[in-house]
Amino acid sequence: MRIGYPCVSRLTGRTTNHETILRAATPDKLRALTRQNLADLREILRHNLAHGWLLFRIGSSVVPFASHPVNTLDWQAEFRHDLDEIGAFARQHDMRLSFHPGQYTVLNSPDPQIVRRAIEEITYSAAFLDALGMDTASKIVIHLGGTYGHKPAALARFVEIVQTLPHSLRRRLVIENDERSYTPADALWVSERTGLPVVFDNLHYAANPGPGALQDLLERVFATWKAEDGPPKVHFSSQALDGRIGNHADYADPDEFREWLARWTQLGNFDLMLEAKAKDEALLALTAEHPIPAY
DNA sequence: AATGGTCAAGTCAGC
DNA sequence: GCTGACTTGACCATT
Repeated sequence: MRIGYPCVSRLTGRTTNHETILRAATPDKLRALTRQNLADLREILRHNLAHGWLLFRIGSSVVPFASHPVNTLDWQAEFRHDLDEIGAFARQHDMRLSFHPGQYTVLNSPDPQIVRRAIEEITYSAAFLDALGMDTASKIVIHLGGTYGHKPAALARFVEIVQTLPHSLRRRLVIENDERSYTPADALWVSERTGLPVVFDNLHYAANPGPGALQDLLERVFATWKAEDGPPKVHFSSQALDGRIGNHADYADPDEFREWLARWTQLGNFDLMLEAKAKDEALLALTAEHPIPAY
């Protein structure tokens, strides 16, 4: 079992999300930010290795505005040396990397321009993982998008669009249940028709469980991961007690963690992304106080 | 240096 | 139809 956290290391003060705003985005600024992000990514991976954390989500801004016309850099060529080095390091230590584009990346929108921009964002994310030389266990996690008042049609549209994507993108994509629209059962429905693996998120499940018995859903979710996809991935987080439903707590609740860990471990090997606001501080607290058997 | 406002993009609820 | 929430940090402008 590999374990990790997203984008920002609080312990080292490093982040892969240095960015700028559009009107300040010059080639020089974009170049400098990319350089900084890659330097931080390199150091974060070293720091992670020292802790035995082999899973990491790269921030979508690692190359700021990469999928926007304002960014005209040939970043793959310009940073080839850094990308090679980071990729070699990650592969040498059997790390698994990922991207998780945000709420604006919507593949099933009825608006073709929105779909086009979503595909561009996914294309860039895949190109970055390709540039690192990562195999297809390194994934791009997306949600299923909007419902537009009619979920069946919106889900069908998602399937249709995925089927038009080139293999180079499809092989990287995985889908995740969300906290208000699409349940694990919906994601499984899409998976059956597209072959995309499903990431199970416990907090989203709590907010939006949908139909199906948990045990059966988990078995079916884990079965969506084929050999070339790597072990199943899950997202774990606890509810922020002072926040709205679905907000991530600063730290993981250890009892809840043990409960889910037992459930998942029963089903076989898997990798776990801890989505806590305290990032690697939360991971350190969790693993220090509650040693994980298979970890 | 500190502080408060702003930020590519989409969807949805509430008015 | 329009506005703000969502979530989040990091940057940017102003002081």
